[in-house]
Amino acid sequence: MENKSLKQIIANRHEKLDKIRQLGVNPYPYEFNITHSTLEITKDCIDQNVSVAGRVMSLRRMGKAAFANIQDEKGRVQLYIARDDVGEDNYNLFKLVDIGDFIGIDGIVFITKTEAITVKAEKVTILSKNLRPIPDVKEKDGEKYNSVSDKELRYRKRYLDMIINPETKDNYITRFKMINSIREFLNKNGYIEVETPVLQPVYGGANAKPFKTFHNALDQEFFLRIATELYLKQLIVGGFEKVYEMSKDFRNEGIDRSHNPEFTMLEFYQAYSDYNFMMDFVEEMLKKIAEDLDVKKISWDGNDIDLTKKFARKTMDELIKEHTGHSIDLTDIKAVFDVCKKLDLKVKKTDSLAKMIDEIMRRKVEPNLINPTYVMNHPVEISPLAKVNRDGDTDFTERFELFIAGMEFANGFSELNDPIDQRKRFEDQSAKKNSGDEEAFPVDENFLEAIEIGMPPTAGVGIGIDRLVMLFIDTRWIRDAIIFPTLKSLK
RNA sequence: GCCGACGUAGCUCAAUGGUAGAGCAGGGGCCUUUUAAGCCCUUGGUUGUAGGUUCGAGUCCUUCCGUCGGUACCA
Repeated sequence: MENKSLKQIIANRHEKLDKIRQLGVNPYPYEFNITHSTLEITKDCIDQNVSVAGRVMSLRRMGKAAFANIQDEKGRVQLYIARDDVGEDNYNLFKLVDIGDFIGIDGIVFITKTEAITVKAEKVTILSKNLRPIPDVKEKDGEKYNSVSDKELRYRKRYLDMIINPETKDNYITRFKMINSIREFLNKNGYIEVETPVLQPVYGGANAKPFKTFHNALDQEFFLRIATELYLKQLIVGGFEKVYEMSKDFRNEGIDRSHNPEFTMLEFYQAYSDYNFMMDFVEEMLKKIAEDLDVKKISWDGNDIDLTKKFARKTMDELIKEHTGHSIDLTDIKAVFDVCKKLDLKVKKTDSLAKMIDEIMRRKVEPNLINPTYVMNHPVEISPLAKVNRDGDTDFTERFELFIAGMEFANGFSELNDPIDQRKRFEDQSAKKNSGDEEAFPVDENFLEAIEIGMPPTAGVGIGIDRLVMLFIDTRWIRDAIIFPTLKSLK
């Protein structure tokens, strides 16, 4: 795997490591006292004594003196190391420094002939010896040369990506701030954060293929959760009135630019409220996030999105009429089928009504929902945990999905709390599963028993956190939002 | 899953089917205000893998591995 060229470089670094030790210096010392980060070295610091540390990213040696640039978490600063300033012994030690090493510098800030703010070293300390080369990226006028273009390397070795492309870190800082903002919002509103099992004996709460695993001592199969819904609702049964969980969920499905097998989901449930309340609440939450991140308009994938305006709320039949021009009775399967055909959609006569409606929504409506839009009132068949409409239309549910820039960001509903109806819905799911629908979920008797004990009227929402990050960092790739995305192992 | 593209030195890239190259990094020199530092010299390759076609394969064909893009699934 490692060929001669790389071996040669590594062997050379090991030799230098030995030489450092022979000089009586520990190449991996325990601490270094820093007075300034690289970005804190400014004109105001001129003539001041400072101590800075970071990874050596470039070296320009000129015999008895050298310039170097070190990089820390926030940025870079230039160093000037001259033999006559640091002394012969320290300069000999500095000769053993490579690009990639961590070093610490005690020195004085000055400005070079070319007006670059620079730390003139009085002492160089090796903080960690690099034994494996990092790609050497040159930069001029903000343009990078020899930058790593191999995406595989960037994903497999994210640390290299972060070293070479420090702006990569910004995505994860935004992610951190966003999650903080969400927690703040929910906590402020009286929510309790809980943790429910990742290992579940029966999976449910979403339609997805699960990962299976096995507990040896219990001699029992478990599933990695595909959702937290059924546990969180049990907590509402138990007496909590506002709960949330920020969870890693796992779905054993295809990987593409907006799907990763493990992903982060926020689910929250509030007793005594319905989906209308939750639409307001989610809207308020997103506006707060945008405010906390200081974002007013989002330019995402070429679309300008205005988060400050009121989110649109439209039922499926309204949206279908608006985007296809066809006004149809969504309970009339023949009418829906005919419209599908007129729209050139791939549907079969044997498909279910829900599938046909979904096909229209997915192909003709959702891609056009650029500014935030709540899609409401989904067919009951594809909403097994949602209450049917209160106006008596039992084919459709009090459910909403939030679309922004053609992508789904949230899914919520007035939670079904009628135990008898809920059992029937589970049985429908189970029947589908038995007839080959791999994404249908099985009957969860424990959950049904809890619902029989009684759950108050409740509304709940799930929000895909990774996708929300994608929105705020302006990327179409979930791999930019997940720091270590799932990749196939090399054999 | 399907379709397509790609895989050459540590990194970025060359090479009509005809001797595998360059820049940077690495090594040896010179060089005390450079910044893609510069100048001289220099090491480094089973061209992802295994086969095949051919006098001759980085290049053409097939297998496998991996990545990317699209598509399907993921309401």
